[in-house]
Amino acid sequence: MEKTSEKFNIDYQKLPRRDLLCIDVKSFFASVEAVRRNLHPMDAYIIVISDFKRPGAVVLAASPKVKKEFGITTGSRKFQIPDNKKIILTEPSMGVYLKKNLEICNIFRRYVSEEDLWIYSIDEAFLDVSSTRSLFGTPREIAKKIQKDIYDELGLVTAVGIGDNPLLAKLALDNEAKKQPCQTAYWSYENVPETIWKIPSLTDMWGISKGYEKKLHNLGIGSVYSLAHTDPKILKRSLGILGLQLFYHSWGVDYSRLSERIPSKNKSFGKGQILMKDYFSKEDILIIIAEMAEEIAARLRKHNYFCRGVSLHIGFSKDCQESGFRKDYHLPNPTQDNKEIIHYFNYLFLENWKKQPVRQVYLSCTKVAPGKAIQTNLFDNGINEEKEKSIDSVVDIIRQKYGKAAVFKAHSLEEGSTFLERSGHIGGHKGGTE
DNA sequence: TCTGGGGTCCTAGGACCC
DNA sequence: TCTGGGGTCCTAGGACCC
Repeated sequence: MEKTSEKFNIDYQKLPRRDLLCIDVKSFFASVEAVRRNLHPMDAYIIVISDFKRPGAVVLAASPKVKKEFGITTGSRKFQIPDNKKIILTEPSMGVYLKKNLEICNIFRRYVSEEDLWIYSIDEAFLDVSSTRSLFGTPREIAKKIQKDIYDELGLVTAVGIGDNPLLAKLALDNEAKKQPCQTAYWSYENVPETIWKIPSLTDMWGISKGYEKKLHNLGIGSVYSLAHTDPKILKRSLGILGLQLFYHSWGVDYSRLSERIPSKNKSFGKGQILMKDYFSKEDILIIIAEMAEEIAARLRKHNYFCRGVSLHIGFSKDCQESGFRKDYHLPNPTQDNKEIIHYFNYLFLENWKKQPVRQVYLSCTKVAPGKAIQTNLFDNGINEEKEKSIDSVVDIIRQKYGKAAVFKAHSLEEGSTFLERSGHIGGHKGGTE
């Protein structure tokens, strides 16, 4: 087996070698719904759909049986779901899923310390078990124990990818573990030619989707094997450092270490929605923007964060030739204030909107960071500002306690408003009840 | 039958400063 | 009089992930 490429020497002996687990819950949302109904997640026919009312609603999760027998997967549309009595269709209960996620993470914490745990998403996590090996056994044994704990205590089935680094663990999970009866797989540096290089399609590789697949095709690269045997200089020249990274990934190289994770430098809090109909009136759109801006501002205050930028993304109706616009604005001072944040979003909208019909609205508060320094406006006596702040925080407290619909501004009762409909949402999806 | 929602990261190009 | 390189910050656009 070759261990090096001609141009870039890859010496696996010199690379960090750790024991990584990448764990995901099989069809997480659908499985939680199965357990709630006293069904086995692997036997149930459940589809979690974002919204009953919209034909274009997306499938957020589908039980393995539904995937296999009906070909419905995450991302399918509601109108594609066959009319079959076996299938249970449900809207999401994000609150319940978040609670389950917490319980699962607490099981992980029995096996690793906080710095060796990386919660990647609501249903996926990385664990570096290198240092707990002596306590709990080999990575495979630890994987088995965790799978058993989660199944015994929560009734959920998990798949585990094991690897010498996070990338290998993730690739093992996605490309092999999920298909194995035992729901585990181990990918090491040594078996790269039989594992990574045998990945059937470029888009099965983490980090490659339609865009890069096309760019790689243009370079005459059609497989992961071929990617690994391309001169990295060519990749660097045409795809930048991401091209170089793809090359390294195709050899299973990943230097990242969980305990040395660096927090993202450019954190953002955003909110977006696709509207039920096209919006034409300035006033209606401004109401939508104000409602969403307030929700983001409330999140900032809840975490005691301030933002230093705002970004507004408007998507136009499909009847419109233009697709939309995105405009960013760097704020003179960090803020978490409702009025101020709404003001900047309004400004961006009014400056750039030329009466096109609007279908999508996405707002993001960018350059978010914790902060205590409150910049007082020189021309303000400070009293009004304090008053505004106290009203904002009272509203926040009431909403946290009684739900977002408990308090809302009068404009939310106007026809174009979507606030009440979305008030029960958590993480953009329906919150559900227990 | 039309559009989930919430994030992160990279790059090119322009402005500005030294 | 002509020509300059480096650094930083910002926006817009594009790509990816779950």
